[in-house]
Amino acid sequence: MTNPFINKLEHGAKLTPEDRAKLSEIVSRTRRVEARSDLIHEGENPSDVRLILDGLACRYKVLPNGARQIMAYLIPGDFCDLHVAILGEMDHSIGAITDCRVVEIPRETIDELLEFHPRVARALWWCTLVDEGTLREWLVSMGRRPADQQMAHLFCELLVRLQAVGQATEDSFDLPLTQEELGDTLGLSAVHVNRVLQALRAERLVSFRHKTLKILDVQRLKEFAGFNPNYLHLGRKPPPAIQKNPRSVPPRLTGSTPIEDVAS
Amino acid sequence: MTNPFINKLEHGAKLTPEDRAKLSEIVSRTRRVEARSDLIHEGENPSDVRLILDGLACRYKVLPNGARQIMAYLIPGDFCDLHVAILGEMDHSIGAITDCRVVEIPRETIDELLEFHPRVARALWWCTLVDEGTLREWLVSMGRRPADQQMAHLFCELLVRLQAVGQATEDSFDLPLTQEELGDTLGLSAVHVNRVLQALRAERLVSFRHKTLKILDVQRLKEFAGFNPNYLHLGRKPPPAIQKNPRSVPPRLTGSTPIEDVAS
DNA sequence: CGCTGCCTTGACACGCCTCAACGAGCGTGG
DNA sequence: CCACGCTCGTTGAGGCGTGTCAAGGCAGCG
Repeated sequence: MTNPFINKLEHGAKLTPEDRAKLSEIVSRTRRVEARSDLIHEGENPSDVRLILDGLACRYKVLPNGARQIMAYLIPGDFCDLHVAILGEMDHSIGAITDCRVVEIPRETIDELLEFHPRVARALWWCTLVDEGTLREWLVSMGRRPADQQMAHLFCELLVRLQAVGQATEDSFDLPLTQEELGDTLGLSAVHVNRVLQALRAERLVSFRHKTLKILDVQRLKEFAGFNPNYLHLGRKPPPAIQKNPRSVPPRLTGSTPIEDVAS
Repeated sequence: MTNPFINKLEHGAKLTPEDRAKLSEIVSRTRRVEARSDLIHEGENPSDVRLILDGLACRYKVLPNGARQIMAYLIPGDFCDLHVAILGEMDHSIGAITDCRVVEIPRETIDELLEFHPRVARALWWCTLVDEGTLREWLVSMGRRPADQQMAHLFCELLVRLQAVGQATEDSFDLPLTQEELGDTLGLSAVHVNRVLQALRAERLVSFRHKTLKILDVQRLKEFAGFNPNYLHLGRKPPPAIQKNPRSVPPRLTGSTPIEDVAS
């Protein structure tokens, strides 16, 4: 059985059988983490690096005034804190949203990989570069996309990422977030999240009930969000879809007709 | 004479003399780039990796509707596109803001470094991790800090980063940006940037004339912005400054008394 | 059964945007 | 040398997107 982690690394570099052997040996030591607990806290300097095997977690920071900003979602195969192996101290916290199964990898193991398994080192680096690309796209979303498109963009991204690890169907996935958490992700208040969500429903773009997000028209949602998955560097993308005519601004949603959210 | 680049890498890992020799050999081939031209464009897959030796550049993306978001400023010692060595295609563009002097490093050289100079590889990785930390902090700023604090935070960050490469005095530095570019950085309109800037001036926190930013009270600006430089991972930071009492919200600026911006 | 956490709704305030006009500085060409 | 045009900064008026506060509904659960 293949492991989401090794699977993911294969994206980043060509691994040899011995690389793979080394990796599956590493992944054997797992631990459970409870929902709503912190995996790591800002300022810590843990001796192990952690990796999500199962569950959902997020990176976040809390400001002096109590405001929280979520900066990334971590899904199976994602590293929590590769940073600490290189940087030392954590500059943000990581919280488990659901119960998680994680692997703990001693720092020395990482050092060993860096020194003696250059292809694995390359793959690890690849992981952090993809994270960085995602962060850039989130920054674009926050800075220059209105709330509805920003939320749509997030949904598109999660769909693609979760599909890549077999955790989403063609058009739906579990999204165990509260509206408040969504707000802390998008830089919005929970109240406004609620209203934007209703607008997306009214447009029959998505339905979100019982922590399940169903995208009613994937193509249309992607167009609405201006979603281009290139930043996820998943490879084998469809033709670059160059659109010569500078597409006009997508119509804003107007929250006109309230729609009941019936999940089929 | 030491080079800003090698200087910076020394932060990230302990280098041997031969590492350093290899690096200074690499840095010998430089090129000039004109202000306002693109160093690299989204979608390209250049054969060289570029590194800023002198000047100011920025990462940015342009949305279909023409909006631009600047996602990072690149100062001497920063890599433009280490990405492409690992990821292949650029997922964003890089533009020169001033005239720049850059080094071009063939991809194969990077590959060679990764394979045979693990300490350098580590240092390179360190660079991208610091970039990532910066990106996270920008995301926090956009999502959860009001415009005035966000701008103050950017100024604090630039001060510290530029000081680290000897391009800033104790309290001022060149900032060759227009207000529109500042707006594209902060996710604001140029008009609003103008007003926020006036508010910061009225509070006697900064002065910004002739492309020179002078911080009138560094300590107060840092407090106002809630600036904690830990995410830059520059090391040798002052005592962690743990503030036990959950500091109350800093007063918002009210743009009351207009102030003439006299740079001394 | 009554809590409690989460979603929903309305009213109102405010931050920020857009549009529009004008002014200051500066390089260029007549 | 001056007139012109350009870019950039500044200001005002009005509107929209989003936040805050507050109240109520609904479902899950002990």
